[in-house]
Amino acid sequence: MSSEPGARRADAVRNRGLALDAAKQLLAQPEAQLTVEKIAQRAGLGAGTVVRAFGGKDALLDAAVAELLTPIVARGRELAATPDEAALRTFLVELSAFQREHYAISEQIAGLSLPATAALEAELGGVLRDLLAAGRAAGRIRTDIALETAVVLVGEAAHAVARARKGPGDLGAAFVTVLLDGLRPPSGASTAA
Amino acid sequence: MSSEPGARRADAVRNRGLALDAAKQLLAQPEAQLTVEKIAQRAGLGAGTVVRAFGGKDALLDAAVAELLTPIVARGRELAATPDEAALRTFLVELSAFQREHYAISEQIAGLSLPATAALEAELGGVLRDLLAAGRAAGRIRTDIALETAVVLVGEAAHAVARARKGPGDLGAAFVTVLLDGLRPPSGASTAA
DNA sequence: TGACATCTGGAACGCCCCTTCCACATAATG
DNA sequence: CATTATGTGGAAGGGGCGTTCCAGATGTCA
Repeated sequence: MSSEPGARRADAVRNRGLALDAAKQLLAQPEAQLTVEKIAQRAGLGAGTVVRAFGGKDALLDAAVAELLTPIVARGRELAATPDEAALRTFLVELSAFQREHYAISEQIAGLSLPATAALEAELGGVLRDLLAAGRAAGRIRTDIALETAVVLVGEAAHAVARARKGPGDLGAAFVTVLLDGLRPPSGASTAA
Repeated sequence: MSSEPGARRADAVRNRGLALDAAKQLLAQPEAQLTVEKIAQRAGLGAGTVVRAFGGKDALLDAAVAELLTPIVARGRELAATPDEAALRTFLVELSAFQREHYAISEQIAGLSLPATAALEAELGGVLRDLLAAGRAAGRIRTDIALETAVVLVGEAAHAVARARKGPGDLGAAFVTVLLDGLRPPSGASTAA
């Protein structure tokens, strides 16, 4: 196409995609250890190729996690756009399902600095904030807990569901139920129990 | 004392204690990396001595975590013995405070097989089960969520508080409040939000 | 098709960390 | 105090893993 010497070769682009897909697949398997070697093996590439395509393992993880996170964040934005009564519940159900599916993510990225992932997580926080704020405005969410606190609380709860993947199968549903009931405006003595 | 050749030397016993204390201290510092070298350094011992005293790093961690867990479990048993109205709340507050204090534990023991720790965690589950069962019997805890599910839910929630140690300071209190309100028997349409 | 920049595989390298080993030190005993 | 089993420090061993390197392969374009 372009004769300029800076152009990327087609196979390099393709291999980058293969590595990304392999990493995404492994992120859905909590047992698999996420080494460069394993990713390369699954992608049918050499280890050097995988690393070079991204400039390092961290950058590869960042790209893979970001791609996994993108649809959930988009879905959240969609729900937050028209925050009807069930929007928050729907999003929490889908978010905890996603977390459970891709549990390995949080284990693997712990302690790493992944810019794209961090940006999407911030955006996810924004979605939760919008949903909670809408619920507050409609009188469906208690206001005696700071909005920011509630955002973190809900986010961590979704994570907690994923963490206990060996737990009962209805844990996710129970968590959402308890969380939403607990987030409703208290009637009478709220913190008595 | 005893002339039998199997007796342990006094300095060996003392050094074992030093290593244990050092490990426990490091478990309270989330930033510190928990290597044998660091533990030995903090204990004023050689790396070999630390490992030999326990037979391996895992066994050392097991012993250290078990010692940290013991008081909380004991406290839980005490509260569960006379489960009055505030027992569950009190225990959750103390448990989440402990988790926050010793957050590094769950990161460090992930994927390891620690017998003593596992036994204490099981016992902690038993304490939560007792407290929740007492609450159910008294009509203070909803019964439309399986007891076992609720146990895991509460346990994971306590962990979630610890995980977000960068979060708002009132996160722990908010979590306990929301959790307990959400666990109360639903009045009217419970899962409507 | 020829010429060249780019890419690839996988070996080699360096780093980290747990474990083992051993010459030396120290507690225990009579 | 002499003797001996036990313990100690820290260097060496060994495995895992990310990264780098390079000779050979391959895509690209005239």
